[in-house]
Amino acid sequence: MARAATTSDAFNAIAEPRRRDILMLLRDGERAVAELADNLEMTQPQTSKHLRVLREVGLVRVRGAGKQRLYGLDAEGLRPIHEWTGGFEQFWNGSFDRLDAYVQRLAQHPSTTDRGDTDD
Amino acid sequence: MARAATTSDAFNAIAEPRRRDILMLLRDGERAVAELADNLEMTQPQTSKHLRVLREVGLVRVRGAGKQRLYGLDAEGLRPIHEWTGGFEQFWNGSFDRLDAYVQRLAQHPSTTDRGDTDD
DNA sequence: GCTTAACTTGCCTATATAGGCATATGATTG
DNA sequence: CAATCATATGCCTATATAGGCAAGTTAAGC
Repeated sequence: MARAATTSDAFNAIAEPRRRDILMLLRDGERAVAELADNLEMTQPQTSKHLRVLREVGLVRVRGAGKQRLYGLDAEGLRPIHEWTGGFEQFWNGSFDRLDAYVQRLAQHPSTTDRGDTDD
Repeated sequence: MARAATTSDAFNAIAEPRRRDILMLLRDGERAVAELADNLEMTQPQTSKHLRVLREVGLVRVRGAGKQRLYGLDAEGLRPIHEWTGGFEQFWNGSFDRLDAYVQRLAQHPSTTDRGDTDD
Protein backbone atom coordinates (compact mmCIF):
# COMPACT_ATOMS: atom_id res chain seq x y z
CA MET A 1 0.00 0.00 0.00
CA ALA A 2 0.96 3.61 -0.10
CA ARG A 3 1.82 6.06 2.52
CA ALA A 4 -0.75 7.54 4.85
CA ALA A 5 -2.82 10.48 3.74
CA THR A 6 -1.85 13.81 5.22
CA THR A 7 -5.47 14.80 5.19
CA SER A 8 -6.46 11.99 7.50
CA ASP A 9 -5.82 13.65 10.82
CA ALA A 10 -4.10 16.47 12.63
CA PHE A 11 -0.96 14.42 13.16
CA ASN A 12 -0.44 14.21 9.46
CA ALA A 13 -1.58 17.74 8.81
CA ILE A 14 1.05 19.33 11.01
CA ALA A 15 3.77 17.13 9.63
CA GLU A 16 4.10 19.69 6.89
CA PRO A 17 6.21 22.68 7.95
CA ARG A 18 4.24 25.01 5.72
CA ARG A 19 1.06 24.17 7.51
CA ARG A 20 2.64 24.67 10.88
CA ASP A 21 3.70 28.09 9.70
CA ILE A 22 0.15 28.87 8.70
CA LEU A 23 -1.19 27.80 12.06
CA MET A 24 1.35 29.90 13.89
CA LEU A 25 0.42 32.94 11.87
CA LEU A 26 -3.23 32.38 12.58
CA ARG A 27 -2.59 32.66 16.28
CA ASP A 28 -2.50 36.40 15.75
CA GLY A 29 -6.01 36.36 14.36
CA GLU A 30 -7.87 35.74 11.15
CA ARG A 31 -6.07 36.20 7.92
CA ALA A 32 -7.01 36.29 4.29
CA VAL A 33 -5.40 33.84 1.92
CA ALA A 34 -3.29 36.41 0.12
CA GLU A 35 -2.10 37.74 3.43
CA LEU A 36 -0.93 34.33 4.50
CA ALA A 37 0.68 33.67 1.15
CA ASP A 38 2.50 36.96 1.34
CA ASN A 39 3.72 36.42 4.87
CA LEU A 40 4.96 32.93 4.19
CA GLU A 41 6.24 33.64 0.72
CA MET A 42 4.17 30.98 -0.93
CA THR A 43 2.01 31.16 -4.01
CA GLN A 44 -1.66 31.60 -3.54
CA PRO A 45 -2.76 28.24 -4.86
CA GLN A 46 -0.18 26.62 -2.67
CA THR A 47 -1.58 28.41 0.33
CA SER A 48 -5.13 27.54 -0.60
CA LYS A 49 -4.27 23.89 -0.82
CA HIS A 50 -2.61 23.82 2.54
CA LEU A 51 -5.54 25.65 3.99
CA ARG A 52 -7.83 23.08 2.53
CA VAL A 53 -5.99 20.30 4.28
CA LEU A 54 -6.07 22.21 7.53
CA ARG A 55 -9.76 22.81 7.08
CA GLU A 56 -10.48 19.17 6.35
CA VAL A 57 -8.85 18.05 9.56
CA GLY A 58 -10.61 20.82 11.41
CA LEU A 59 -7.64 22.92 12.40
CA VAL A 60 -8.91 26.06 10.73
CA ARG A 61 -12.28 27.43 9.75
CA VAL A 62 -13.25 29.87 7.05
CA ARG A 63 -15.45 32.90 7.03
CA GLY A 64 -16.46 34.80 3.94
CA ALA A 65 -15.75 38.48 4.14
CA GLY A 66 -16.64 40.08 0.87
CA LYS A 67 -14.33 38.87 -1.81
CA GLN A 68 -11.98 37.56 0.77
CA ARG A 69 -12.04 34.40 2.78
CA LEU A 70 -10.77 34.85 6.28
CA TYR A 71 -9.18 31.81 7.84
CA GLY A 72 -9.17 31.45 11.56
CA LEU A 73 -7.54 29.05 13.93
CA ASP A 74 -9.43 26.13 15.38
CA ALA A 75 -6.71 24.71 17.52
CA GLU A 76 -8.86 22.20 19.36
CA GLY A 77 -7.54 19.58 17.00
CA LEU A 78 -4.03 20.12 18.28
CA ARG A 79 -5.06 19.15 21.74
CA PRO A 80 -4.92 15.38 21.15
CA ILE A 81 -1.40 15.75 19.85
CA HIS A 82 -0.37 17.80 22.83
CA GLU A 83 -1.85 15.21 25.12
CA TRP A 84 -0.37 12.30 23.25
CA THR A 85 3.12 13.73 23.42
CA GLY A 86 2.42 14.66 27.02
CA GLY A 87 2.13 10.96 27.70
CA PHE A 88 5.89 10.81 27.22
CA GLU A 89 6.71 13.76 29.40
CA GLN A 90 8.10 11.59 32.14
CA PHE A 91 10.81 10.42 29.78
CA TRP A 92 12.35 13.79 29.23
CA ASN A 93 12.01 15.39 32.65
CA GLY A 94 14.54 13.07 34.17
CA SER A 95 12.30 11.18 36.55
CA PHE A 96 12.51 7.93 34.75
CA ASP A 97 14.80 4.96 35.09
CA ARG A 98 14.81 1.21 34.61
CA LEU A 99 12.81 0.54 37.71
CA ASP A 100 10.08 2.84 36.49
CA ALA A 101 10.05 1.00 33.22
CA TYR A 102 9.78 -2.31 34.99
CA VAL A 103 6.89 -1.14 37.13
CA GLN A 104 5.10 0.24 34.13
CA ARG A 105 5.57 -2.97 32.25
CA LEU A 106 4.10 -4.91 35.12
CA ALA A 107 1.15 -2.59 35.35
CA GLN A 108 0.31 -2.69 31.73
CA HIS A 109 1.43 -6.05 30.40
CA PRO A 110 1.99 -8.49 33.22
CA SER A 111 2.27 -11.41 30.84
CA THR A 112 4.97 -9.91 28.70
CA THR A 113 7.54 -9.54 31.41
CA ASP A 114 8.88 -12.99 30.82
CA ARG A 115 11.99 -11.93 28.95
CA GLY A 116 14.02 -12.95 31.94
CA ASP A 117 16.52 -10.12 31.72
CA THR A 118 15.13 -8.12 34.56
CA ASP A 119 17.75 -9.15 37.04
CA ASP A 120 17.22 -6.35 39.54
CA MET B 1 8.24 18.80 -5.83
CA ALA B 2 7.12 15.86 -3.86
CA ARG B 3 5.80 15.48 -0.43
CA ALA B 4 7.96 15.87 2.62
CA ALA B 5 9.99 12.95 3.86
CA THR B 6 8.68 11.19 6.92
CA THR B 7 12.22 10.59 7.99
CA SER B 8 13.02 14.26 8.17
CA ASP B 9 11.85 14.97 11.68
CA ALA B 10 9.78 13.80 14.59
CA PHE B 11 6.69 15.60 13.33
CA ASN B 12 6.70 13.46 10.25
CA ALA B 13 7.74 10.33 12.07
CA ILE B 14 4.77 10.32 14.41
CA ALA B 15 2.37 11.08 11.60
CA GLU B 16 2.30 7.35 11.02
CA PRO B 17 -0.08 5.56 13.41
CA ARG B 18 2.05 2.44 13.37
CA ARG B 19 5.00 4.34 14.66
CA ARG B 20 2.96 5.98 17.37
CA ASP B 21 1.90 2.51 18.43
CA ILE B 22 5.50 1.43 18.61
CA LEU B 23 6.44 4.41 20.74
CA MET B 24 3.57 3.76 23.10
CA LEU B 25 4.62 0.17 23.53
CA LEU B 26 8.16 1.21 24.24
CA ARG B 27 7.01 3.24 27.21
CA ASP B 28 6.80 -0.03 29.05
CA GLY B 29 10.45 -0.67 28.45
CA GLU B 30 12.78 -2.08 25.84
CA ARG B 31 11.42 -4.53 23.36
CA ALA B 32 12.80 -6.80 20.72
CA VAL B 33 11.64 -6.40 17.16
CA ALA B 34 9.68 -9.63 17.06
CA GLU B 35 8.00 -8.70 20.29
CA LEU B 36 6.85 -5.40 18.86
CA ALA B 37 5.74 -7.02 15.66
CA ASP B 38 3.74 -9.56 17.58
CA ASN B 39 2.09 -7.03 19.82
CA LEU B 40 1.14 -4.75 16.99
CA GLU B 41 0.26 -7.49 14.56
CA MET B 42 2.67 -6.34 11.93
CA THR B 43 5.21 -8.28 9.94
CA GLN B 44 8.79 -8.25 11.08
CA PRO B 45 10.21 -6.32 8.10
CA GLN B 46 7.44 -3.80 8.48
CA THR B 47 8.35 -3.30 12.09
CA SER B 48 12.03 -3.04 11.30
CA LYS B 49 11.39 -0.34 8.75
CA HIS B 50 9.31 1.72 11.10
CA LEU B 51 11.94 1.31 13.76
CA ARG B 52 14.53 2.51 11.33
CA VAL B 53 12.60 5.71 10.72
CA LEU B 54 12.15 6.21 14.43
CA ARG B 55 15.83 5.65 14.95
CA GLU B 56 16.82 8.08 12.25
CA VAL B 57 14.83 10.87 13.81
CA GLY B 58 16.19 9.92 17.21
CA LEU B 59 13.00 8.72 18.86
CA VAL B 60 14.34 5.28 19.69
CA ARG B 61 17.72 3.76 20.25
CA VAL B 62 18.95 0.23 19.82
CA ARG B 63 20.94 -2.06 21.98
CA GLY B 64 22.28 -5.40 20.93
CA ALA B 65 21.32 -8.20 23.26
CA GLY B 66 22.59 -11.44 21.87
CA LYS B 67 20.76 -12.27 18.73
CA GLN B 68 18.14 -9.72 19.54
CA ARG B 69 18.14 -6.00 19.12
CA LEU B 70 16.33 -4.26 21.92
CA TYR B 71 14.71 -0.99 21.03
CA GLY B 72 14.22 1.60 23.69
CA LEU B 73 12.40 4.86 23.82
CA ASP B 74 14.24 8.14 23.40
CA ALA B 75 11.33 10.46 23.81
CA GLU B 76 13.33 13.65 23.98
CA GLY B 77 12.45 14.21 20.36
CA LEU B 78 8.78 14.41 21.22
CA ARG B 79 9.37 17.36 23.45
CA PRO B 80 9.49 19.96 20.65
CA ILE B 81 6.17 18.69 19.41
CA HIS B 82 4.67 18.88 22.84
CA GLU B 83 5.93 22.39 23.22
CA TRP B 84 4.84 23.46 19.78
CA THR B 85 1.31 22.27 20.32
CA GLY B 86 1.49 23.78 23.78
CA GLY B 87 1.84 27.12 22.08
CA PHE B 88 -1.80 26.75 21.12
CA GLU B 89 -3.02 25.72 24.52
CA GLN B 90 -4.66 29.06 25.17
CA PHE B 91 -6.98 28.41 22.27
CA TRP B 92 -8.59 25.38 23.73
CA ASN B 93 -8.71 26.19 27.42
CA GLY B 94 -11.26 28.90 26.90
CA SER B 95 -9.20 31.85 27.98
CA PHE B 96 -8.93 33.36 24.58
CA ASP B 97 -10.93 36.04 22.87
CA ARG B 98 -10.48 38.83 20.34
CA LEU B 99 -8.71 41.06 22.82
CA ASP B 100 -6.12 38.38 23.47
CA ALA B 101 -5.55 38.09 19.76
CA TYR B 102 -5.11 41.81 19.50
CA VAL B 103 -2.59 41.88 22.27
CA GLN B 104 -0.68 39.01 20.78
CA ARG B 105 -0.55 40.67 17.43
CA LEU B 106 0.86 43.75 19.10
CA ALA B 107 3.44 41.75 20.94
CA GLN B 108 4.45 39.84 17.80
CA HIS B 109 6.71 37.39 19.51
CA PRO B 110 5.63 34.03 18.11
CA SER B 111 8.82 32.35 19.21
CA THR B 112 8.07 32.36 22.90
CA THR B 113 4.48 31.83 23.77
CA ASP B 114 2.93 31.84 27.19
CA ARG B 115 4.99 29.73 29.56
CA GLY B 116 3.39 30.86 32.76
CA ASP B 117 5.64 33.87 33.25
CA THR B 118 2.73 36.16 33.99
CA ASP B 119 1.03 35.08 37.16
CA ASP B 120 2.02 31.56 37.88
C1' DG C 1 -24.37 41.72 -17.62
C1' DC C 2 -19.44 42.54 -17.70
C1' DT C 3 -15.05 43.35 -15.41
C1' DT C 4 -12.10 42.77 -11.73
C1' DA C 5 -10.46 40.92 -7.48
C1' DA C 6 -9.67 37.01 -4.43
C1' DC C 7 -9.75 32.28 -4.11
C1' DT C 8 -10.34 27.44 -5.33
C1' DT C 9 -9.63 23.51 -8.20
C1' DG C 10 -8.01 20.69 -12.04
C1' DC C 11 -4.35 18.64 -14.34
C1' DC C 12 0.34 17.15 -14.58
C1' DT C 13 4.83 15.58 -12.86
C1' DA C 14 8.24 14.04 -9.60
C1' DT C 15 8.98 12.01 -5.35
C1' DA C 16 8.62 9.49 -1.11
C1' DT C 17 6.98 6.22 1.10
C1' DA C 18 4.38 1.70 3.17
C1' DG C 19 3.76 -2.95 2.49
C1' DG C 20 4.81 -7.62 0.61
C1' DC C 21 8.28 -10.96 -0.23
C1' DA C 22 12.72 -12.68 -0.75
C1' DT C 23 17.29 -12.30 0.59
C1' DA C 24 21.33 -10.64 3.06
C1' DT C 25 23.57 -9.71 7.49
C1' DG C 26 24.71 -10.63 12.47
C1' DA C 27 25.10 -13.22 16.45
C1' DT C 28 24.98 -17.72 19.02
C1' DT C 29 25.60 -22.35 19.39
C1' DG C 30 27.14 -27.00 18.27
C1' DC D 1 32.60 -23.93 9.92
C1' DA D 2 27.60 -25.00 9.47
C1' DA D 3 23.06 -24.34 11.06
C1' DT D 4 19.75 -21.39 13.07
C1' DC D 5 17.48 -17.63 15.10
C1' DA D 6 16.62 -12.59 14.95
C1' DT D 7 16.81 -8.52 12.14
C1' DA D 8 17.76 -5.61 8.44
C1' DT D 9 17.57 -4.54 3.41
C1' DG D 10 16.58 -4.77 -1.44
C1' DC D 11 13.37 -4.63 -4.96
C1' DC D 12 8.84 -3.76 -6.71
C1' DT D 13 4.25 -1.67 -6.89
C1' DA D 14 0.54 1.42 -5.74
C1' DT D 15 -0.63 5.59 -3.82
C1' DA D 16 -0.70 10.22 -2.00
C1' DT D 17 0.80 14.20 -2.12
C1' DA D 18 3.32 19.17 -2.98
C1' DG D 19 4.20 22.41 -6.33
C1' DG D 20 3.55 24.81 -10.83
C1' DC D 21 0.35 26.69 -13.98
C1' DA D 22 -4.04 27.44 -16.02
C1' DA D 23 -8.82 27.66 -15.72
C1' DG D 24 -13.07 27.83 -12.96
C1' DT D 25 -15.81 30.08 -9.21
C1' DT D 26 -17.66 33.56 -6.16
C1' DA D 27 -18.41 38.28 -4.72
C1' DA D 28 -18.30 43.44 -5.57
C1' DG D 29 -18.71 47.27 -8.23
C1' DC D 30 -19.98 49.79 -12.42
